[in-house]
Amino acid sequence: MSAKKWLKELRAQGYRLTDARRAVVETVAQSPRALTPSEVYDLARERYPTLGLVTVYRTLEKLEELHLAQRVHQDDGCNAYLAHAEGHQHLLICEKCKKAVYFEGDDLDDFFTEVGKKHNFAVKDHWLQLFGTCEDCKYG
Amino acid sequence: MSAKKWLKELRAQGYRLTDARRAVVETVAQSPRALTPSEVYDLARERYPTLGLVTVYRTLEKLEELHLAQRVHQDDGCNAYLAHAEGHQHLLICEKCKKAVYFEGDDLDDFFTEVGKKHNFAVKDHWLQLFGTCEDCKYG
DNA sequence: CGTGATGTTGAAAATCATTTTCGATTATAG
DNA sequence: CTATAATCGAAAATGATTTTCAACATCACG
Ligand SMILES: [Mn+2]
Ligand SMILES: [Mn+2]
Ligand SMILES: [Zn+2]
Ligand SMILES: [Zn+2]
Repeated sequence: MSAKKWLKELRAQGYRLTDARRAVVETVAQSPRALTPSEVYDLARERYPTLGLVTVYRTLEKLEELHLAQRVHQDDGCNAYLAHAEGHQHLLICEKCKKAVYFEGDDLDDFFTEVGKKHNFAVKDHWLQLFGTCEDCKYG
Repeated sequence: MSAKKWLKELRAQGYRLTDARRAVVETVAQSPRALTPSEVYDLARERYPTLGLVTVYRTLEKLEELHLAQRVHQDDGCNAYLAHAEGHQHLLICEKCKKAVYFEGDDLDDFFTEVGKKHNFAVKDHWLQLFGTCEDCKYG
């Protein structure tokens, strides 16, 4: 339930708080999985029926700029947005229900640097994502 | 220079060998970096000027199905295609010139399984990509 | 080597996601 | 409360990708 924090941050950046924004922010902030603009639109309209799709795009763009949400890349698309993690974390995603969980504690930088050396690359960043099946989707 | 192998494989799957396909296949097979459909179009037209963009899309689709090429995900887009690696490998990509190199030898499955256990996930797959600067782009 | 059945082609039209434009509306500083 | 500038949603514009279709080219078979 970080919606309040997100709204406070938007306000702190000089943005106005409107019902349309609140609907989008609350929808994304409390979703257990990454949502596409169109999914956000459908869900947020349950809270605020006159919301326009354009405002969804505009709000997601701002949330991304402020690092409150991030875009998630998956085999079936790369335009779904998820609440951003604190600090350096990676994603574990259920292939069935798409539930996303962050994890930390990977200590692989030495390995990555070593791989870089072999190919004469200076490694600066990495992406790591795990895919599997969550508890709820274990069967069926 | 795996273009010949790719063409042989296309033929083996019952597809006909045309000049348009050859131009696309050769372009992607010998590129040191992932190419978007539009980039493939521009490059392949140097070999076969009447090539249509539609054929580029159709050929890339087939190369992906046959696992000869794969789509590469990057911050600036996820529709660039690269020659697929043999077996299980991961990518190391130069952020400046986009040169892509495969590496193997990561032995992280135990760690991934452990992460999964903590969150009650059965981990089945993972994505790992490294980003940095290649030798040629070290300065400037 | 023909040759015909069938796969393939590129242009144009259709579709789909995203962005831009714009006049009306609304949040908020003062 | 009021004035002003930000924000809104509808509609139009854009850009990427897919579909349609009639002409064409490949290649199995004779
Ligand atoms: Mn990490
Ligand atoms: Mn691996
Ligand atoms: Zn699940
Ligand atoms: Zn480089």
